[in-house]
Amino acid sequence: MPRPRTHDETLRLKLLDRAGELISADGPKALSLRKLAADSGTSTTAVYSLFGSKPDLVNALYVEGFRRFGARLATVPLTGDAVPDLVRLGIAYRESALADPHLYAIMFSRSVPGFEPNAEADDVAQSTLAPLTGVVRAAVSSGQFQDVAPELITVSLWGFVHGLVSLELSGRLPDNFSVSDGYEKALHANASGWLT
Amino acid sequence: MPRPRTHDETLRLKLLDRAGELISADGPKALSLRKLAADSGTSTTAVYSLFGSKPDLVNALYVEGFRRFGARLATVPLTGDAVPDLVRLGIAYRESALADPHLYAIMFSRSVPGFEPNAEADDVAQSTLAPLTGVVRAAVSSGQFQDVAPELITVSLWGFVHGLVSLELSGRLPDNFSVSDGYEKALHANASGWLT
DNA sequence: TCGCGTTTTATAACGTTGTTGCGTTACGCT
DNA sequence: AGCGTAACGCAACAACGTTATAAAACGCGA
Repeated sequence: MPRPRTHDETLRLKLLDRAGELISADGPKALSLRKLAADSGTSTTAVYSLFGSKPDLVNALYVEGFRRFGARLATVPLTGDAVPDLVRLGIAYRESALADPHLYAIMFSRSVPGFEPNAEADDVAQSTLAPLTGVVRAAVSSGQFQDVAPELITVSLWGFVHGLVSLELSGRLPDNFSVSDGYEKALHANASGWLT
Repeated sequence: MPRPRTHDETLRLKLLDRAGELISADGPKALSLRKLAADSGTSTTAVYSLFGSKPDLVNALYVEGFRRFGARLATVPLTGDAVPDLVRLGIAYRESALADPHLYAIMFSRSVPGFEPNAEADDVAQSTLAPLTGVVRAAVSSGQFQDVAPELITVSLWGFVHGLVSLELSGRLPDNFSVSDGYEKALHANASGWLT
């Protein structure tokens, strides 16, 4: 007997898509529920019935960002030789971040006030790094890398690429400095530091 | 002949101080000009006559953050032995960030929407890293480090510590992982990767 | 076929934000 | 003493996220 619902899965995807576009076009500040609803031909109520709140909408974007990230990292071909494999993963990581910088900002930079990723979202984030952890674990147990906790190596390498990408995206690097020029060499030096 | 001004340097410092406290207490979201003015016993106009806008006020905090950062890094005693020196600088960097995480978020994490550091602010940011660039340059020219562009090494090391600290502060690291345990070892591995 | 009940949705109201114009305030000079 | 002038507090404005309210749109029983 009720009224037929238009706040369905289709609209949910449309809103997510449009939200991503708004953010990519004019930054996270430009994402307003009123604009989003008007652009999508609905009302602000849709966001609340489909997501719960604005932070919850952003959380969905966060998850989507990590999903794309993980998909890209998973396609990197691995040879079993740790250092070049890690270099390739690092390059793919940077490419992913540069492909959608505003999404990367949501993932790592708290660019939307009031948004904190929930537990489910954090799990997705962890699983994204599976290829990296795999390579490191194998390199430690095969003796290529020093016998330290693999988590330490993983986090160090992740921190390194994230830090560089983060500095690059925030424009905080020296003006004359080109990341692409030395990135591979730096990756190599970084991974080599863990060799036996 | 005019009315005597109360929006003076004293009030400017008071506002900066209070703004830092508000942010440190409840995060960047909690910084509202009305609260800030009320807490400081003045009106919102003060912020506009002293800073220009809210982003400009945050810019002043940004500069202040880098100033404290630079002061702390400058006190690190250097021995001339590159790797241990860089480890010490890295430890001081993390300590500075952990000492005032919300200020660090302003410096690197765009936590206040609409704020972009201006040119003068970026200069301050660059000069903060002077001790780091000094050590790296000396290590390259003395032959301790590989003969690559010192900027590359500097940015790599900076990216590494920034990345780790950033991940730690955003709570994105695995729950069981303790940064303090392996941080020094990771710093060492990272710097060693550039040895000849 | 006509209304009633139920669920869903759009609209409008609320409180708060950054910002700006306006009127008052408070002094020095004539 | 009173006027000119600069500075300041207050209030209005537009926009935001959120919530309460009322209209809308269907199936079902009469």
